[in-house]
Parts: sequence; C-alpha cells; structure tokens
Amino acid sequence: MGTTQLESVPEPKYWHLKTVLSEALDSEFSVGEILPNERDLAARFGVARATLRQALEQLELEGRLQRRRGVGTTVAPPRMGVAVGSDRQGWPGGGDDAWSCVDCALAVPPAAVATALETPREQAVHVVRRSRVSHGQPVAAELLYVPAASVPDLAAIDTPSEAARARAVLRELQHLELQAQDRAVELGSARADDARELDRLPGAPVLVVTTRFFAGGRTAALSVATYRADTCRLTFGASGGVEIHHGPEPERQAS
Amino acid sequence: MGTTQLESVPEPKYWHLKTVLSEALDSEFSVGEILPNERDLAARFGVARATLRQALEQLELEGRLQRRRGVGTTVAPPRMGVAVGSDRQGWPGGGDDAWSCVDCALAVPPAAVATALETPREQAVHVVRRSRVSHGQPVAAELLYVPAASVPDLAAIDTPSEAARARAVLRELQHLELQAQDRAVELGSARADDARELDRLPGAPVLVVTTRFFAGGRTAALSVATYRADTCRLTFGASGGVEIHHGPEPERQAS
DNA sequence: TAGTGGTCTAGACCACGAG
DNA sequence: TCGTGGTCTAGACCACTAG
Repeated sequence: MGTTQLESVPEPKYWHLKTVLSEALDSEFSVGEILPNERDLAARFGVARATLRQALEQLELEGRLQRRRGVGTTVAPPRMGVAVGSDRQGWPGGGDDAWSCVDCALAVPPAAVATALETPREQAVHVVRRSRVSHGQPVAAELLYVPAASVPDLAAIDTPSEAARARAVLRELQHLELQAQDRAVELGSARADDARELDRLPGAPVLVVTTRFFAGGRTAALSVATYRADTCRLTFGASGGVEIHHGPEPERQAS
Repeated sequence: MGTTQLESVPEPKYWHLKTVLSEALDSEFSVGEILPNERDLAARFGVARATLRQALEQLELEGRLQRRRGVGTTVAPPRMGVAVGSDRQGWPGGGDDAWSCVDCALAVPPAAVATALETPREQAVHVVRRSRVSHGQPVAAELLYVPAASVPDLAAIDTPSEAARARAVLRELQHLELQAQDRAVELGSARADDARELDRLPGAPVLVVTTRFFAGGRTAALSVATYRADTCRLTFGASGGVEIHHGPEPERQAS
C-alpha cells in the first residue's frame, strides 16, 4: 500500500547532531568559547559519547571546532587565508616568502620523490626543513628536496648551524634560472614529525602542496609542504581572500 | 636513575595498524583487489572492529582504500591529477573546460556567497550546477553563482531545458571582460546533494575550490567546486602531474 | 538471502593539561 | 589531583549490494 516515499531514509544521528550543533555554534556561541565536555553533551542529546564524537569530528574537520586533550573543545575562528601562489614564480627563500628555515640534512628521499627528481634510488639529497607561521601559530611544515647537482658550489661552504646551512642551500638555488614550476594539492594525514611541528596529533588532516621547480631542463627541487587543513584556506592569486563559508543549502526555486 | 626515555609513549593501536596495513598494501595487494572483510581483519589483528575501522578510515582518507557498503573494501588506484588552474584565466564554460552543465535555477545564495558577490541579502541569483567527470567517474560538483546584473541580456532567451539555460548563462558571461580571478582551496565535507552526485556518503571529505571572477570592477561570478578528496589530486600549472606519494619518512643522517 | 560496510551503544582505561 | 579529550572493547542492529 501507500509506500509514499516519504522520508523512508532515517538520517544518521551523528549527521543530524552535527547540523544541530552547527546551528548552535552560529547563534549561541562566539569564537574561543568553550563547549560543555563530551560526556555532558552526549547526555544532553541522549546519545552515546561515540556518536557525539562523530559529530564533533566532522565539525573539527570543517574548521568549526578545535579540540585539545586535557583542555576542552572550543569554537574555532574562521579559517585564515594562507597565500600559496601569490609570487607568480620564484625559488623558495627568495624575497621573504613567509617561511623560516629549521634545519638541513642529507637523506635518501622516498621513492616517489626520487622519481620526480629523476635521481637514482638510494642517492641522498639535501633535505631542507622549513616552517611557516601565520597569525602567531604554526600552519605548515615543509620538506624541500634539493639534489646535490642543483647546488654544485655548496660543498665549499662552512656554516655554523643547521638553519644557516639550510639558508645556504636556498641561496645557491637562487643562482639557477627558474624555467617553470608546477603545483598540486591533495588531502593527506600528518606524519608524526609534521604533527609535532603543527601542534596536532598524528593523523590530523593536512593539505599537501607539492611544488616542482624546473631549471636547466631538470627538476631542480621539489617541495612538499603540509598545511593544517583545519585552520587554513589556501589562496592562489592576488588577495588574501574574502571569507567564504558553507552555509545551509540555498532555497532553490524554478527560474 | 635510568628513566631511560625509551618508548614511554605507546603508539595507538590504530596507528600501528594503519602502518602495517599500508605496508601490506604496497607489497601484497594490487589495485582493485578486495581486502578481507572488517570482522575477519579485526580478528586477524586481535583488535575490536571499531579500532580496525579507525585505521581503514585513515587509509581511505589518504586515497589508499575505497570502501563501499554491501560490497567490500578494495585497493584504490593512485589519485588522478585533475587540472584546476591550467587555463591561465578564463570564464567557466569557455573552450571546453571539462565541465558539463546539469541545470540552472534562481536561488537565494548562502550569506557568505552574497557577501562575496556584493549582492543584497535575500536577492536571488542564477545558480548553475555543473559536474565534472574524469577517467569515467564523477570527480567534482560545482555551484556557479551569477548575479542577474552580470548577464543582463539573459531574460530575452527562451530555452528548452535546464541544461540549455545553464549554457545560456555561461555564454552570456563570455561577453564580459574578465579582469582577474582568485582561487582558494580548503577542506570540507560533502553536503547531501554533492555526496549523491559524487557517489559518496554525506560527510565524505572534499576539497572545496572557490573561484571569484572579477569584471567591470565587481565580482561577476563565484564558483564553488567540491572535488572528491579521496580520488583527486588538484594540479595547478602546466602538466597533468607526475605521481607523488608519501612514503615512509626518509632516513635522515647528519650532513 | 547472505554478506558487506555504516551506525550506535555503554561501558572502560589512558594521556595530557591545568590548578 | 582532577577533568578533559583520545583510545579501545564487545557487542547490536541497520542499509545496501549481489547472487
């Protein structure tokens, strides 16, 4: 009989919960405010804590919440715009590009990196670590892979600190003529060391920006930068960006 | 006393599990292969199913696995490179840009969109829906918001279908002189309608690409495109992209 | 109908941060 | 020391797909 195709699909509890919480965040909370703890919230909504957590995880993924163990759950500020493509072209480290050098080492890169660099397997390359801070908090960690062939004059340099050696590598790069560069963005999860640097737990969602730098007909350097996905909106182009958030779906009506 | 700082931090089980599974995927499985079901896997590793699922979720987030209800868990192919910034500048719909129109409606946009368009609240704009298919599967869904002021001559047009009206809006846009454009990428989760179109469950992770088109000193159009984060790597620049995957951390050694 | 992944529960213990 | 979020368990039932 009348299987009237009315809402025969029950919405998952955590999904509905997320919607309710999202609306509450908009109307009843302000940035930085601390939410009730998970056990209280779960009780208040009459669900198990795991279910409540599923909703919170989604909201954190969307950058609406920030959770810290031992502290609590707070309302996150809008994501900050982080310029990734503002310099039309340019070597890393050229003309203050918002990054600061951490250290430098010789290391055998992952196989995929070696492939991109067209470098023999098991051959060590310079690995420059840099970090990027915006609005007072760390937003990105970068590994910059530079084959020794790209910085031939580096051996003569004697530097006092790790960071200084990193800067020396970058300085050498500027001498090459940059022919082209190439960017890709994908979703990843933070490795243990990146997580530490980004002040997040391992596995936290990150946006991985891979940049290839071409010079002398080769890939002269490869940058793998991991940005905190919860707090960052990567911007390409001139402006720092106007806030664009997803609200509820628009009321669609025939035109 | 010898508090020898040896592994005092027990690695979470799901994290270790993820590592083990990841290595197994590299060495013992090939693309498309079906993994044992979750209950068997959990038993095999001696953990609860929820713990095993936590590891699988991470691997799916990284694009290594694909899970489908009622079917099983399969090994995902490497992410496909999807060109987002290849056309230097250009209106949507100009010179085949890999998108196909779905329909068009007049709707009141979300508040944030209205702000970006510098349009009065509650004022309806054209909303063009487009979808993008790559390698035979849907990879992105787009909502393109076009204020009526940007396409003044549209009213005279009488079109037979929704898709045709969408194309008419795009055609009108080409007449404007594009002064600049502006992109941002951030992490989001699929709304119910996007999820349906992308063949995913609601809440699935997506990369949201927001593009603003400037003409005549105003924001003439705003595109919000949501890409499947599990299967796509967004590329900016000339090439379709060489595969860059994250392997294990490199062996770092003093230089 | 059988088997899969998706959701949900009601507990337990642990690691961390602040007072 | 106490309260927080993070991890983990051992179940249960549901929604979907395929044969």
